[in-house]
Amino acid sequence: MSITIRDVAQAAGVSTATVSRALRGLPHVDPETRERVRRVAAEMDYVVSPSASRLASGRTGTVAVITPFIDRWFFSTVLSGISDVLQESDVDLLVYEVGDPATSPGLPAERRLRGRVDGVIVVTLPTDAPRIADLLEIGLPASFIGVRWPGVPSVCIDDAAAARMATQHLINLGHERVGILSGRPQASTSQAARARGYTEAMKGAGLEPEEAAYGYFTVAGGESAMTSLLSQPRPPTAVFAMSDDMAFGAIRALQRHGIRPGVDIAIASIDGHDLSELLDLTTVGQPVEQMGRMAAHALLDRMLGRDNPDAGDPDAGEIAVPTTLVVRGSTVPVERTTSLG
Amino acid sequence: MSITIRDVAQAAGVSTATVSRALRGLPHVDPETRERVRRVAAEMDYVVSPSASRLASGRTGTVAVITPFIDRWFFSTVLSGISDVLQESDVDLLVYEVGDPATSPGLPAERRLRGRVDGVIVVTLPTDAPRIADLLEIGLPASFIGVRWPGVPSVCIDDAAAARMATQHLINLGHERVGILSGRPQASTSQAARARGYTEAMKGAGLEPEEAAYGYFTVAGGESAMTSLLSQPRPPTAVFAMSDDMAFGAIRALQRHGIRPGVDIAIASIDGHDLSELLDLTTVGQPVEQMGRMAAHALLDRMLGRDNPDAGDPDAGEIAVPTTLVVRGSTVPVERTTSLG
DNA sequence: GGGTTGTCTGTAAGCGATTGCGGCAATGCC
DNA sequence: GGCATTGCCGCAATCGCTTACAGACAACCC
Repeated sequence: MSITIRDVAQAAGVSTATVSRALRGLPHVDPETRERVRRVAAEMDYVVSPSASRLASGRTGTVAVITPFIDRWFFSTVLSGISDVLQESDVDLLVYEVGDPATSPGLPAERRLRGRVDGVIVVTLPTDAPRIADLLEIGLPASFIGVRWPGVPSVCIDDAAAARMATQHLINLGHERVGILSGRPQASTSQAARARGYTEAMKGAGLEPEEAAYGYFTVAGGESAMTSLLSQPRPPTAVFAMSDDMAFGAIRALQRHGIRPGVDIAIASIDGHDLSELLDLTTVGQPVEQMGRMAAHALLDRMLGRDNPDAGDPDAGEIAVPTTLVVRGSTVPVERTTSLG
Repeated sequence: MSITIRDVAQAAGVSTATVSRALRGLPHVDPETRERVRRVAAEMDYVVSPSASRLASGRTGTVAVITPFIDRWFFSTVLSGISDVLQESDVDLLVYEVGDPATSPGLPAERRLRGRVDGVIVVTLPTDAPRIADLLEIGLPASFIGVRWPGVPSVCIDDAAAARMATQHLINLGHERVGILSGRPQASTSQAARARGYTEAMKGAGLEPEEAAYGYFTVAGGESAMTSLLSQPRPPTAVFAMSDDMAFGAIRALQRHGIRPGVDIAIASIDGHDLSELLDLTTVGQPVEQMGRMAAHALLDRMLGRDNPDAGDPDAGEIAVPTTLVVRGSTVPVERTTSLG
C-alpha cells in the first residue's frame, strides 16, 4: 500500500542503494542520476520510512527533553528555544515531563531513552538525581540547563552572582532588613548558589542574613511565604525572591495585607519573567529562550561530533550566560518605605 | 554490543517469538515460561529496540502535538495536560511548534508525520489552514483543540457564549460603551465566535458594538490596542478582551495613562490565566489543562479503536467544555468609574 | 599498454523486532 | 482407542532501509 524505496528504485531504473544515496545527498552519485531520482521520488510522493531508516542506521533523528514542568514560564520558554533550534536541523523533539523532582520519581529510566533518541537535554533538576549518571552511562550525548555536570555542556547562569546582584541592589537602596524567599529546604545546587549570593551580599554589607521562607518556586508558595514573613515581629523592609513566580505570589500577599510593593516595601527577584514588567517588578533577567537554544546547539554539536573538545579545561562544557538587573518600580529606597515594624 | 531479543531467547531457552509474546503480555504463553522470560530479560537488562519494534509492527507508540507556540500560557498548559495522559499510557510525545499560522508556513507537511506517529493532536489553528485536510487524508487518527472539524474529536469551549458572558457581565454593571480587544483582522473561527458573542450581547442590550482594536492575542498587542482605544474622543468605560494576555497588556497601557483598572475603567476577558488572579482580572475561565487531557484521551480512544462511533450524530466528535465567569476587582459598576470621555 | 586512481552503481547482508502458520503434546469426548 | 480440541511454542518470512563491498568503466600517468 505505502510506497517504498524499492518502488522508487524501479521507477527510476536504479538500485535502492542509489536511491538512498541520492535522496540523502551522499556523494558518489551522478548529478544527473540524483536529479532523476529526486524527481521520481517527488512525483510518487515518496517519503522515507523513519522506522526502517532508524533500524538500519541506528540513528533516530530525535532528541528528548527532560523537564520537571512544561506549563511554567521558565520551562516552556526554554522548550521553545530548544524546539526552534532542533526544528532547523530537522530533529524531532520528544518531551518528558517528570514533575517536581522532590516528589516524583524524577527522570525517566534510561531504559526508556535507550534506542529511542540520539541525545537528551535535561532541564534544571537537583544534581542529586541519581539517574542522571545512568543516562550518561549509556553514552547518550547530553546537555544540561541549570545544572552543572563534569564533561557535559551545561548552560547556566551564575546563580550566586544573580542573587548577589539583586540583594546588593536592595542594600544599596538603604535596606538593612532584607528577607529572602527561597525554594525548599533541601536545595538544588542552583538554589543553594542563590542562597549563597544573598548571604554574601548581606554579610559583605555587615548585615545579618534573614532566615529563608520557603516558597517552592510557585506563585502560591511565594504568597504564603511572604505572608509568614509579614507575621514576624519586625518584618523586613525589602525582600529578595529567588524567582519571579514567588515574587508574584509575594506581591499578592502584600496586596491582601494592604501593603504596596514599591511604596511600603521593596522587592526584587530573579528570572525576567514575561509579566514582570507588567507588575513593575525589579528582577535579574536571564536569557531563558537563548539558554534553550544554546543547550540545543551544544547537544547537536556533540551528536555530530563537531564540538571542539577543549581537553584539559576542568570546566569544559560549562556555558555561562549573562544576567542583567532590570530595575523597576518595585524597588524603592528604604527612606521612602513606610516602617512596617 | 547491545543485547537483543535473540540473546534473551537463548538465555531463557525459548524462541524469540515466545520472548516477544511473553514480554508484551500476549496470550498463548505458559505462565511459568512467561515468568522465566521476564526474569531473564530483567537480569540481562534487556530493553526492546523501539526501531525494530516499529518497523515490524508498524506502530510507533508516539503522538505528535502540533501547536503554534509552546511558550505561551494557554499552549503550555494544554501541552502539560496532554503530556500527563500520554505518559500514563506510555505513549511518547513529539512536539511541533509551528508558529503563528498567520505568518508562518503553519502545519508541518503531512509528509513529516507519515510513519512517524500513530496520531496527532492539533491545537488551535485557524480552520482555513489547508494542510489540516492533508493530515487527515493519510488516515492518521487525530484530535483537535479549539477548532471544530467534522468527524474529528474537537475539544472546544463555546467561544460565543464565553464572550457573551463576559460582555453581558460588563453590561449588567451598567456599562454602555464597551470596547473590544480582538485578535487580528482575518479571524480564526474561534475568534470570530468570540466577536459574535460580544456583538450579540451588545445588540441584545440595545447597545452599539464598538469597532474592534487588534491585539493579536499578545501582551504587547493588547497594550497598543488599548492605547489606541484610549485615544478615541470618547473612550469606552469598559473593555472586553478576547484573551487574558491582551487584558494584561491593556492593564499595562492603563497604568501608563494613570488610569486604574477596576476603578476608572472596567475590564474583563477570557482565559483564566494563572496570573489573572494576581492582577485581579475578571475573566471567563476555561479548564485548559483539562482540555489537553480530554483531547489526549479522545485520541487514544481513536487509536485503540475503542471510541464509540456515535454514527448519525452530525456533531459527532465535538467535545464541549464549560466555562465559568470569575468575577474579580477589575470589573466595577459604571457609576463608580470616572468618566474618561 | 598496463597499472593506478577515481567515479558511479549494484548486490546483498544486515538492523531487531513482530506475527501468521504449522507442529506437537496433552486433554476431552464419544 | 480414535479423533477433534486446546494450549504452547518454534520457524521463518516480513517490515523498509542503510551500507560494506565489489564490479564496471573511464581517465590518467609513466
